[in-house]
Amino acid sequence: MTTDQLSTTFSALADPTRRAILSRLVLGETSVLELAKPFEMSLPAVSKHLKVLEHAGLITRGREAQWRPCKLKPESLKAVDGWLEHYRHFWDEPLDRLEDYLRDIQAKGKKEKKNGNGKK
Amino acid sequence: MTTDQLSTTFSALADPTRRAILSRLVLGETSVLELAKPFEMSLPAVSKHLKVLEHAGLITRGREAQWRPCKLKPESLKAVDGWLEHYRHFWDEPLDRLEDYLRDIQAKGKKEKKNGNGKK
DNA sequence: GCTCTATTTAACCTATCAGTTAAATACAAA
DNA sequence: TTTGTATTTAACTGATAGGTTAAATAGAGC
Repeated sequence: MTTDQLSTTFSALADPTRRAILSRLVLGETSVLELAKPFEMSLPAVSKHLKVLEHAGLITRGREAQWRPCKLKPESLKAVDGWLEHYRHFWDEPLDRLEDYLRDIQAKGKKEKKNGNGKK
Repeated sequence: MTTDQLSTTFSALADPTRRAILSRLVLGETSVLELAKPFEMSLPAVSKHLKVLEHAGLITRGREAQWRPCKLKPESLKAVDGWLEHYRHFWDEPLDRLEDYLRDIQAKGKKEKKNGNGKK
């Protein structure tokens, strides 16, 4: 049942409350109480969301007296960005270049089997 | 309970089977049976995954005799890319420029309240 | 009309998720 | 040591997700 990192990240991002928390954290580190303010839900609910975000590597938590300030941690988002890379061609580039790209990855597939010369 | 589009998309992407299906579709349109081959799960399970992807706007489905070929649809992924945009600063740019950015969005927040001059 | 292939629907099961309230913990301050 | 503030843990609940098998649907080709 070891879920992969990317799944954990996407799953954490799938909740609007959690995304709202992240967007608040863009402005900087802050406390749980502060983060909870905009929401109608109970504090334990927010606390759980933070645990999910932390587990997904999207935030880190400090410790200052009785506060546990939360801070954005970009690594996981960067991984999402990296994953997206494989798909950007579909909206970024004109169609002919997309075709080039497809030819490219097919060629690569064949090369892998041969385990041939490695340019770069 | 109207879940927002972005949540639906992230939630669809949170499953490794579904991401694998998407990555297969980069190579082009194909049938359900073909898509199901690499997986150990039953056909109905794959069919459900496809429904989730379709509902999230990540694929579209055609109709050719008894086949319902699936095809990548980039719009939703593009939306994810757009969402990520707000966070790219955190890994893209040197720290001093990040500070500029933060100063920027805070300034914008104040302007919004004033409803001031609209450059652009 | 049968029969084969492709795909979906139905009914079900189990685990996990997002929320709740009440109680526990951690530290500060008086 | 009591009190107050910040946060988490525990125990519970209802809804949804992801899988299963068996049956239904859709169209092609005889």
